Amino acid sequence: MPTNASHAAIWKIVRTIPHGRVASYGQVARLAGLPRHARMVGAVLGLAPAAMKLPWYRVINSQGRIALPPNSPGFREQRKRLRDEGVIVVKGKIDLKKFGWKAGNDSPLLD
DNA sequence: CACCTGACCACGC
DNA sequence: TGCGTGGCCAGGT
Repeated sequence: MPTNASHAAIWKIVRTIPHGRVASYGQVARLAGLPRHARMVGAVLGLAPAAMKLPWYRVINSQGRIALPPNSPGFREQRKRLRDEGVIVVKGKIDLKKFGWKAGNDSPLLD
């Protein structure tokens, strides 16, 4: 079942995102070997069983913004979890220069 | 098989 | 900084 294989590949990459860092849907898709499948990443994260304890909240869009609707339960949870890891979130936005996973961020301070 | 949806993305203004 | 637009693609109906 190829669908499941994709899910596994995506989850595997997400598990790899370092503590205190964030990656975009498109980035995760590419690293998972699934170029142009950013949308699928979002859908797949929602399917992940809670027991898996996947750091889904470390995945945001290419503009450094939380993709969930502002003020929605999911949005607030993602924001809280990120802040608990030291990620600065202002109006649902995050500075990718500082917290983006292997992006233009020079300071590997946290990992 | 056609059509719609969406936790996306790049580009233009 | 903030929309609109077109493109993308798996899934569901």
